[in-house]
Amino acid sequence: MTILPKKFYQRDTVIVAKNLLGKKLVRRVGNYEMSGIITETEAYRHKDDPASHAFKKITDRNSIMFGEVGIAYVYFTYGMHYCFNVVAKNDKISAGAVLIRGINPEKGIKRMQLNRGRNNLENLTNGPAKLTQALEITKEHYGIDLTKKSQIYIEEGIENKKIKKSSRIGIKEGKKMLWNFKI
DNA sequence: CGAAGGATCGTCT
DNA sequence: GACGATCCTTCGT
Repeated sequence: MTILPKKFYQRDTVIVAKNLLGKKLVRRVGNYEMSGIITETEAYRHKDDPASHAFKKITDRNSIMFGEVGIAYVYFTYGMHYCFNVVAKNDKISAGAVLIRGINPEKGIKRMQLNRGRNNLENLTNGPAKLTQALEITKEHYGIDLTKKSQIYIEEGIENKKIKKSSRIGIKEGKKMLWNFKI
């Protein structure tokens, strides 16, 4: 399997969000490997996107969205959850990231069930905070390079089927933009 | 089934 | 000092 190169992420954030569907997210803990097919994503951009963390200005937390593409942006929310994003943008904007909202578990399901404390396959990784919990992704992974074969990376997956677009979840502004994508 | 509320803390104002 | 790119349980119909 080929790992997606930097070039993949050097495009319009919305395009990258769409193209990440069907790709395979791999998480290695020591020798143990967990993986799944990405089924839902959301694009967050910059000045044109009031729902984005990067909309107002650069801060300690969001600064990574202004940097190199293909890097993980992990943030903590609601006092108990982590969300996993990939920095992606073209030259026209200076910040952008794609939120990974759901995957279809393939390898390492047993460990994911253990991490989540439930066995129901449906509810294992079908939400942004659920998949970080299942894959043991935390703040420690803030800033790691997803184009290198390390703890977390993304590689080629399956053919894209039909993509459904809709409004992004849980935001107040920018609802008109249909930047939520799923298979 | 759906609606409501609790958990819980880093980040920005 | 307020609140969130959420999830899960509980309660009511």
